[in-house]
Amino acid sequence: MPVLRLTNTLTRTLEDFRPIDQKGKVVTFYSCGPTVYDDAHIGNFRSFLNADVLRRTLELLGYEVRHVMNITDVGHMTDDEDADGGGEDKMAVAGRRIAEAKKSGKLPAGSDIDPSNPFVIAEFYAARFLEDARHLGLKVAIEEAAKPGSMPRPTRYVREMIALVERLVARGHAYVGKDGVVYFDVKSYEKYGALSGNTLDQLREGAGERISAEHQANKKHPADFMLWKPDPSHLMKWDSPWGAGYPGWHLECSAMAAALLGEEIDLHSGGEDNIFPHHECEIAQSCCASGHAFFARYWFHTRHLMVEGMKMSKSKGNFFTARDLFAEGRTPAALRLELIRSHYRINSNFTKQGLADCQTQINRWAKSLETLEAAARGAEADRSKSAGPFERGLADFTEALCDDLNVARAIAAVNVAAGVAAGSDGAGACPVRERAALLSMNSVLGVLDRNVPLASAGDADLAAKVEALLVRRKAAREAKNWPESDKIRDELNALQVAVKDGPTGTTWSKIVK
RNA sequence: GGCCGGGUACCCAAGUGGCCUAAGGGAACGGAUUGCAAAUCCGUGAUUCGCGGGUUCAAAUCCCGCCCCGGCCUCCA
Repeated sequence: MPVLRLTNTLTRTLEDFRPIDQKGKVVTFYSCGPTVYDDAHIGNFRSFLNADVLRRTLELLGYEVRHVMNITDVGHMTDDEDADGGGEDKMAVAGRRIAEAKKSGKLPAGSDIDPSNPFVIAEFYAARFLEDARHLGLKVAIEEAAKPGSMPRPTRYVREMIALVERLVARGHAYVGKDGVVYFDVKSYEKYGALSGNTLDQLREGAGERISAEHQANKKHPADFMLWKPDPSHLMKWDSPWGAGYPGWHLECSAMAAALLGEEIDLHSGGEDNIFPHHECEIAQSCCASGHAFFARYWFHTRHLMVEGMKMSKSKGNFFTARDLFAEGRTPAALRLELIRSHYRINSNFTKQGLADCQTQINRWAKSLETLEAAARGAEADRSKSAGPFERGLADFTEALCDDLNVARAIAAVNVAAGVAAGSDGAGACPVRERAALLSMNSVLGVLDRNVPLASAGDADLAAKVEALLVRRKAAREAKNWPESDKIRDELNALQVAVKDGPTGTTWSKIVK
């Protein structure tokens, strides 16, 4: 089995991946998932899908991956001026947005949700997230249907979080500030800053300027972060030894990872913005509570996604959710490939053009698979034949992924194999083995099984209209009435429908711009 | 200001000292196919790697300087 080499944020070096498991079989993997106060956008999904590619690569290599991804249903704060726990709760903001949508009739049919109940809002967006994630082939979300524990909600782990805070207080790593808030004492953990490269001195002078002076006065050190905030007026609150309130936002991952995977895990992933403070704080909490030297052995961070060469933002009009693109008729496969095809440690540039490129590519692979399926039907694997293009390509494919998840090179291996297979050199290989090799490649890329646009409202109407026009066009063509046939084709094009005349008849598809 | 990642053809994107006169895909162009198209298939495509120096027998790859883009420095994937 080839060894996977990964860049570990913790050491900033390329390392051989070796799991903690003595037998070298089981891998424990925790991924930071979405906060469900709105629909996830494609930047969120790049991070989640890269984690998925890592998980699938581990599985290709024969590991058994225990993967957990949280769905954060605690709102936390929105106010930049008071990021230590003040400001308005994001769930409250989402509630207002939903109330607006309700009033203006923009809420999807059949959804009748109470905008004043944060738990209901969170479940509403969580369900939408799971739907998008499953379309995109996020394995942990697909698995969640049978194993609900794999995508835990922090609101169901408040007891564990409180226990963690109690342990930190007991061990002298946390204290109650003058304001009654429980803070983590960063000076009590000498390795604080190891992940992000920050030092406590630099943080003291930090240019973030988001923390008010009076707030700082309650803490021993400016970098001390909140573990529990008593606040009986808060939208989401729970009883605790420090009064009714809510947990600090770093706490949930430490508590749930320990509860579901163990106090020391192999892998932890997230977007690059999570490195500091989120993951830095998780490490401090987890290690101080457990006494272990490590929380996660390897830290995997995906860089941010740009859109059409710019930072994605709502005001620039280049902000997309997965649902936006599905509604345009884009296939989940194309979106998935566009989001995973460039290296996870560089900013990738999402473009509509790129999405179309990916679609073309996937269609060619689908054709290869179709050809192999036809040839393999009813056949047995023939060991006497030498390896065909896909079997040979699988070695390159795997090696590319082992090289710090070089997906671009892995994709090239599929293309090269598909090209050889289509030519005369591909003849003579065993189709059963070839098909198996291509499916192994797809077990990581995850595109061939989701290469169809999602059905949308109005599809049935359109289909009926198109079929009627095609019947007329067929008659015109049989009569060699080319002007009439072309006129009907123009009408179809006007309906955003492309016509394909093949040897076995005419097919059509929606045009995606 | 501190720390970190990046700039390769029209676009996306591999390559980190000789196998690079730079992988793979898309667009474009030429051909096959087609009533004409679309789709598909075949072919063509950077003597050059942000800019300027340097090291070396040899540099896209190493060193120095500069320009540009992006991230973090208590919302964020």
